[in-house]
Amino acid sequence: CVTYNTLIKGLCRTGKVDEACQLLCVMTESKCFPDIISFNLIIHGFCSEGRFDEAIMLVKEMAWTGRSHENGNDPLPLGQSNFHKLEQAIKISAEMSNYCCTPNVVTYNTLINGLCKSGKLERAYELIHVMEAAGIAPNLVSYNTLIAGFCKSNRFEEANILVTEMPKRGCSPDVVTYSTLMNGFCKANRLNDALKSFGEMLDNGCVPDVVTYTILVDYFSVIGEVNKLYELLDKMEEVGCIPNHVTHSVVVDRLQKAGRTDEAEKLLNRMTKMRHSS
RNA sequence: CGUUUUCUGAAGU
Repeated sequence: CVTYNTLIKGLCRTGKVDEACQLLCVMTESKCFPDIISFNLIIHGFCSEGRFDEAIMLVKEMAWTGRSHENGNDPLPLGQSNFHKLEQAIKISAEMSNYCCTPNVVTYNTLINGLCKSGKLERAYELIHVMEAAGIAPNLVSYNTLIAGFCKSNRFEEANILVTEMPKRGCSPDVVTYSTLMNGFCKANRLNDALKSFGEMLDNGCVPDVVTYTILVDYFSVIGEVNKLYELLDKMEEVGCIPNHVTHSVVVDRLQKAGRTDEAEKLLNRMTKMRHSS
């Protein structure tokens, strides 16, 4: 089954979701039944091709099949989607693998992420309520995904509302949450707000990581504050945070665009020293 | 350049 799922992942990643769907049927035929991971991969595939209606339809069918199996209801009537074969695969795997193909939190998070990435924030947000109604509690990833979506659209008010609401739902903001906000603010040229988020991150006991620092490195590279860059690198060294290939790439790209390749070179030397002394 | 079967944050693409 792992082998099949690896194949499905490969097909989805290369834009061959339809072939991946066929593989589900092959699986059922060979008595190796698709599991929740198989379906989540397919949903991810649909989303990355922008085929949200099909992704959502698939989730609905999964949910329905799971429920109908528990309650003895009739299956969803056929003929209202292109999924006849898929439906068969779903039903069989629902019967054979202990309902493990009913949508789980990852399923919904995958959908939310797909919708956010294409700017359909309202639909993504609705899914929070949909999943709750289905008895599945949104988790940290659900909230972080939505917050990233709102930040990308410069809708910081709504992002902040989520940040204050999520603890009430049992999800404390983590380093990803705060880094997401910081990135949004930095890209919108709002350094003060970014630093405020940074402070909140520390206050709440989160430890900044290489992504967090790279976001700041990016900002100061764009505005060409080389002194600040050295300060940041000092700080990173102090806390044992090693710049990675993205940090390097950011510095080179930004300073090169500003025509300061000499500075970029010096900074790169500084960063490679950090890698070697660790 | 992908050792890890599915979801979230940084550059490029």
